[in-house]
Amino acid sequence: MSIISDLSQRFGDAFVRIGFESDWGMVVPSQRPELAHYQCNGALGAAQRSGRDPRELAAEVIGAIDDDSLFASLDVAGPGFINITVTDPVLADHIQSMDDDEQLGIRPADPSLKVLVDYGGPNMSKSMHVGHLRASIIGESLKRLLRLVGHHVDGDIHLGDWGMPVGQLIIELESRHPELPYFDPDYTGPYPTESPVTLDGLSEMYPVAVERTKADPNEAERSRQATFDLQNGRPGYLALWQHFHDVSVEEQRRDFEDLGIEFDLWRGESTVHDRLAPLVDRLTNENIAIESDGAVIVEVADPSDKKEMPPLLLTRSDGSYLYSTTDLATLEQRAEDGYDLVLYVVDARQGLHFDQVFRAARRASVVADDMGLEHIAFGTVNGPDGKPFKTREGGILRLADLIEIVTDAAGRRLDEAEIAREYPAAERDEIATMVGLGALKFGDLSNHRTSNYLFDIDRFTSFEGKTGPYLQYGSVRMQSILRRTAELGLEPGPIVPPTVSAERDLMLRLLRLPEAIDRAVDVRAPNVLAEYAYEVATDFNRFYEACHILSEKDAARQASWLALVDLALRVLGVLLHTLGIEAPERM
RNA sequence: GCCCCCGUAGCUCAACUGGAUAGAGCAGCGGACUUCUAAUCCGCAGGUUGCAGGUUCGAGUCCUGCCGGGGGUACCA
Repeated sequence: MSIISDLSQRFGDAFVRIGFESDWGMVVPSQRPELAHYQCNGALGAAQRSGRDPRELAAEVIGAIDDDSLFASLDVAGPGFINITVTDPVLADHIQSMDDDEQLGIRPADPSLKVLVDYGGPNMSKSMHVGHLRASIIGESLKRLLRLVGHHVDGDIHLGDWGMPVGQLIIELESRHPELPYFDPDYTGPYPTESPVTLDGLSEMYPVAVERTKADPNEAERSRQATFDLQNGRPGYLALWQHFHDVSVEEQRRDFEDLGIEFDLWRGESTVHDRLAPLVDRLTNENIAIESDGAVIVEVADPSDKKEMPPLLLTRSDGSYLYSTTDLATLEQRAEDGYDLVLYVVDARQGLHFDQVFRAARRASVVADDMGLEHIAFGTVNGPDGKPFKTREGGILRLADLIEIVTDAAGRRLDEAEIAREYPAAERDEIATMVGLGALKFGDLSNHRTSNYLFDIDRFTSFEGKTGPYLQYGSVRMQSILRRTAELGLEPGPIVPPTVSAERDLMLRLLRLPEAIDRAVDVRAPNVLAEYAYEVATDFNRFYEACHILSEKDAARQASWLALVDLALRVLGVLLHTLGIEAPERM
């Protein structure tokens, strides 16, 4: 049991002994570390509820604690806080148990759920850019976090590959190469096996196509028609779709691989295309879906709604499907696949859409009542002008280019570091990649996911202060000590009570791991882990400066310190892995 | 118009769901490498948490109203 839950239980028991509910006993880390290790604020609330004097009540709680040998001090402070300082041996005991535990005291989820994380979601035919970074990095981290606590989790990329953009691309290609067989309705022969266009070609075509449909209603109509024809199985369009799909996925696989992001499922909107018509038919037959202005909709408004709640659109008036349709059908599949919980890691701007889809899914019994559906919204990545990030030339920064920029910067930093001069070239490249990506990922994950943040290339290419490389450097230092001491035949030993404040602070920090994980899971926010990982690294660096292990004369203390370093490395390792950041052996 | 999110140090961001004296990093100034990697550490300075009310023993956090920014608002995703 973690020290905080142990203390909470003891204080809860004390509250019960004097006639209050145990919930008041909740203990949290002290907000004033110079005064105490932990604090319990329950006396304030309990006093208010019962009309008692809070300080008096706090004193009574302290009196009701059954084993005060654990504490170096228990004081009432301020309006009625209980300040808790545990003894150094107690601290050492807890660190020892944590060290002995394979799981580092991390509490397994109960019950363990079958979870699907839907993230990434690049549209077909677009190179990935910085906008895709957030969804990918946050989603990957949440997937790993939920796995860490024992859920069964699948990551699904959910490609955007069945909507209007495909129709727009088809029309754009037709206007450029009308002679291609894909556009000839009478063509019956086999279609070419080679794609008529590369991904770069598609990437160039897409914005042009969007512009044209915006400017000209006739073009928009053509695109809609093409979308409809594709969705209704026109052979030439299907063949084209396959080409677009293949060239897109090929590059996207590479991009995600470079980022260290792995999907268990490479599904997309198109995966459920066979479900669309039956689903719409069923809902129509059940009068859940109705016709309105030629379109088929599901009303999802509720009388208690404060805001206006537009209906969910299942088909356009021409009968073609939208992403609301594929999302609903995808949910149907996910329900059949037995998922208990689905997390959608998608831009906050789609909040209304998910609200509608979730409501429609409940109304139509597409999902069971107890199946969890959550939109894990995240904010926009903005440029200095407060608008979604663009390069100086006004273009989109391709993800591959961004990775190259940060990796090169890390390589240059490596050149400056004396120690790294002798590293083999291959290792230097590997380190540069880890460091560059570490900076990129930490820079993103340390922001709360819902806030819009300013994309600053300088921030991702400077590796000092609160950055990914700071964490990696901490890990490198830990590994280095363990390596050096192992060469000298020194080994980690039992934890002895701390004597220096830097050592004690590190212990206190490490003991917070279970609560940091719990909270990150509760609020589904990796920045909680990022913040905690930074604090672990900081406390370690202070310990490192204050406690010189190699020159320590007391062998028991030295062995204890080594165990502490080893534990810190395990903790940091779990955190880095959960954040999706790799740490090199040296840097 | 209506709805949602945001406004915290010069800049970029946190703040453990209402707790004590609002914290980090960067930038600035001053220190620390003959000792385990200085991508580090220590110190100084920096604040009316957009404004005005309200609830509370206690508000950056909750409620109301303003101001400012962003987003959404059925046939885009």
